[in-house]
Amino acid sequence: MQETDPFVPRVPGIDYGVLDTLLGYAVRRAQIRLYEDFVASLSQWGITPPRFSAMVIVSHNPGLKLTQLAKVMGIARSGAVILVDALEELGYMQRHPVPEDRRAFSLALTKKGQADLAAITAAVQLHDERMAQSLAPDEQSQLREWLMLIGERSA
Amino acid sequence: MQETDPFVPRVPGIDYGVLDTLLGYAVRRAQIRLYEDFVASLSQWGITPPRFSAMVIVSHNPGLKLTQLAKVMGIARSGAVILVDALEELGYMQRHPVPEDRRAFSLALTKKGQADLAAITAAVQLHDERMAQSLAPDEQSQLREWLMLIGERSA
DNA sequence: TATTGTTATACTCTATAACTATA
DNA sequence: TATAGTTATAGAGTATAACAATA
Repeated sequence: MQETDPFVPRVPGIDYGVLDTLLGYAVRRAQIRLYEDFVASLSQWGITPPRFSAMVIVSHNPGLKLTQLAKVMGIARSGAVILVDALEELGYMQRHPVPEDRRAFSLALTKKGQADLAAITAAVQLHDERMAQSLAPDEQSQLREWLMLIGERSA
Repeated sequence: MQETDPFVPRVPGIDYGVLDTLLGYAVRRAQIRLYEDFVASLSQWGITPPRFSAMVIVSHNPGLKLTQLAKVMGIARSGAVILVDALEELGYMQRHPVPEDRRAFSLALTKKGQADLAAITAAVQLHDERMAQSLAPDEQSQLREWLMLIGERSA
């Protein structure tokens, strides 16, 4: 028997109380679905959302160093080490010495990383469009815009 | 030195590439901010989002059993055990024997759990409103509605 | 046989703190 | 002193699998 069935967002007969009125709960539920579908859609490449973000950011910002990647992604340096380790093991990313600073490494995608990122990005876009397809295109933009506002709010 | 500064959603000079066009990335960023602020706002009670959800669901659905809670929350039974253990340790929840089924326990909030849930809910609502306050009330409802649609999409 | 709760174990993602080598 | 990367360790939160008690 499969222990964990797909998430049922509303179980009949259950009263969700205040949860139904909270923005945070709606975002959390959407995120669970999006994460599930992302991982399933990308399983053949071993790519998770943070790994995808790291690949895209490194590919668009050549020479980025590990500490900068951590800052951009909002994670600790130790987390960035683990993330880069995983992407190196997958053959997608490499550390290169920086001549001007022998403590530092600049990050870059490998050839394989560059090639696969194209296919991976296409798969991510397909997944993302599939998840958003119950909304009209202008609604999708509005939704993204509002979410950015929330995400950028300072505390 | 504090290792992890608050998340900076857009670091100047960084190209985020395709990430800026993805609904999934916008949801993820909003979720990070919401989670950070939730935990900070609720720290005095030791309450995290899943713990809050469990308390609300149990309080509105008296007699709920552990397996049902797991189903409603979309987690494995083993996860529900850990969640209920934590809420029992905090003095908020209790397992009660079910006479008709000696394998099962029905879950209920303690007196302290019921009392604190009122204050906790008020704090959660304050937090939620603070996070949403850059949007007009009708925009907030529209946002919640669209997110529910995403969250309820089957794969 | 099937289900309920539990335990054992492991994986991902995150954190803090201390270390090393450089700057 | 301060910074870049690393390692060690820990804690949520999740999973799967196997178990005992009960249905």
